[in-house]
Amino acid sequence: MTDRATQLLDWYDRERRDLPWRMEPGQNADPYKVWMSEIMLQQTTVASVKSYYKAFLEKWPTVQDLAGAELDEVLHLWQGLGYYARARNLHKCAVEVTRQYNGRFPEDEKRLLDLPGIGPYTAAAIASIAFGNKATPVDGNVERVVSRLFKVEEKLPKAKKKLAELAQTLTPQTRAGDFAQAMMDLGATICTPKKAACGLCPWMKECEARLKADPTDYPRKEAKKPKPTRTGYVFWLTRKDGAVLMRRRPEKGLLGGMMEFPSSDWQEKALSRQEAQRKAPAPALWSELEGTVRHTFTHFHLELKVLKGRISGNPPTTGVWVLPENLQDYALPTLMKKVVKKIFENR
DNA sequence: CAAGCGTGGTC
DNA sequence: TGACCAAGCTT
Repeated sequence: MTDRATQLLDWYDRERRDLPWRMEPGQNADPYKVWMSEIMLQQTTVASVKSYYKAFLEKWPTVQDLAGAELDEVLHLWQGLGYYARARNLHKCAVEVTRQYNGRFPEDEKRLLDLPGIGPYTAAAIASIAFGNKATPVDGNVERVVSRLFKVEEKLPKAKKKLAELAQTLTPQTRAGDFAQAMMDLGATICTPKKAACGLCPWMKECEARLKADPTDYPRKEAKKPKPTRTGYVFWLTRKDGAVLMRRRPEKGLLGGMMEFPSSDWQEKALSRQEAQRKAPAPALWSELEGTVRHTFTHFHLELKVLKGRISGNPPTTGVWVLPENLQDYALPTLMKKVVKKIFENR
């Protein structure tokens, strides 16, 4: 075992955080729980994940339970966590593990990689954390820690391969799972993007970036493209009994499979209200609510104006009529919750 | 392989 | 207050 790995594992044994999906030392990890937490933690903070993790484990304690659920139930419980393709793949993966592997996750990275929603990081995380195999999951934390430890000048994302190779050289033959979690804990609590707590770092004395530069200047990154702003109109259409019209978004793409209120296209070139109303789900006397619903996605900003109307004539054939008090029964993305909030503010 | 894909917290 | 960032995957 390298000196560095020993230093980090010693630190981890002292400072290890107690997380819901983390087993006590010496206990066997449950691959289902490791998998569930790793999927949820993709691009998502520990603080956000905790309550979702508990809710999912309580509702579906085993992978077979999850495989038996309806996709809509899964999307519903996932609402607000974002990146909804994860929820769709989570369900698909549970079905595959149940059918192809008799409910037991495969142990090796290669077969884990074949499962939906499991990429190089997650395959290595499950292999090491759940099964104790020597594997090196490389996430944003590991990239940051390694880029500082070795003061890597090459910029991300180009540097990914080099950083992964350096991380592998650090991984010890035994306790690879603990080592992986230690690396991520270090990145999450000490070797943070801004204001790193170097004084508390087990690698303080050998960190090249600390010795020769400012660690927070690493990893180097390519400049990001600016986010455009798209705009559109969203329609809050009610009928006599107060029910509002909703529809399900297509399976693929943005907010796939989630429920929404009908809207015009969202585009960078602003639509006039006149043009937008032609895209309404039904003819109605529309009144525009004051203000704007703002939301930022990964690659664009969105500003929606809300048009409120009451059905006159024949109702649209597509869509679902939902009483506002029953909105909680449906999988609403945060954007659509903001629309609901705007409506209730204006009543 | 670059782009698409959410959301909430932080500074 | 707006940009940055978080235990990435898919196409």
